[in-house]
Amino acid sequence: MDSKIFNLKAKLEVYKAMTNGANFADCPVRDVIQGISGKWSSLLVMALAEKPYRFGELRRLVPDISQRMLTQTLHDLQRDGYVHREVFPTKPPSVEYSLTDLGRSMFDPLYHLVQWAELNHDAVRDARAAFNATQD
Amino acid sequence: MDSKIFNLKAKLEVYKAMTNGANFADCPVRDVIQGISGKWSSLLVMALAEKPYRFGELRRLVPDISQRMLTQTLHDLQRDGYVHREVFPTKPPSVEYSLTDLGRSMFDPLYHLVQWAELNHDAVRDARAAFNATQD
DNA sequence: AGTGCTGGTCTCTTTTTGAGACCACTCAAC
DNA sequence: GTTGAGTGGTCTCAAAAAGAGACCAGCACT
Repeated sequence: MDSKIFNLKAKLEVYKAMTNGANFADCPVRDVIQGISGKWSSLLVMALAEKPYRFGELRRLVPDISQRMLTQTLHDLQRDGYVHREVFPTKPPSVEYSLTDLGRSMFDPLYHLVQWAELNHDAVRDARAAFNATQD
Repeated sequence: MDSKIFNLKAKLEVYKAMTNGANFADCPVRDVIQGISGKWSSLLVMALAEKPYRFGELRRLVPDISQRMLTQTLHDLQRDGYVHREVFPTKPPSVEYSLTDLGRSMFDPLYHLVQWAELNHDAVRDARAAFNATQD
């Protein structure tokens, strides 16, 4: 099967799903995308894809997240079924966060996007520099 | 080549790129990801992937975006090199927005994520319902 | 002269985020 | 026994971002 034709067909399907027939409102895809497009969500999913982490470990791993946002983002990821939260009754109780099957299945496309970002951050940096130059 | 092994290898590469050697700070990948993970960015890129649109068309296409955020998001997308802005000197001057090559190349991984969202929004909805049930 | 369409900007309010203090608990060192 | 650090958070307040809506110049049509 020709990949280009496949892509065009698939694009149309997804586009229809997004537009929900002529408008973008009330679209479940938007709902899901917005849930994972938060400032810290993708970062935490990427981290937890490597291995489960405890709360404090994540805080040290992502030093510029506030404790408040770490709590809240993990809570949201748990609510949407991406992350599993397990409390271990150790002497100081420890809490471990890990990806669920759903979270792992999302890691795959997310990883493609991250890979793209890795390949293209130079182009983006150049575009920004060029754009800023025109603004002077 | 075994796809699983390839994925694991690639994961490690990207993980190293993201962690920048043991910490997530000062990471260009984060910079790029955050630029496209805004509330409206992915939506506009998806729309413009179909065909170029004018400002007013985008506003009608995405009815719940404020004019202010539409202006600003398009401006940011243009600054980062994803979107081209062209002014046509018609009687009321019209402005057309279209994807650049960089924007089109980003559409591909973004599209995978949207496709995943389309396939899994039921699971997310169920997870939310189940989670909310435990909170009662 | 009034109305509408173009692509915006400006101001104000509400929401989201960030910074940092605080908390109860436990363990280990002093 | 008392201090200090580590556990996973919550609470409060300030700053930043986003949403709502008025406003604007220019032109066309009526």
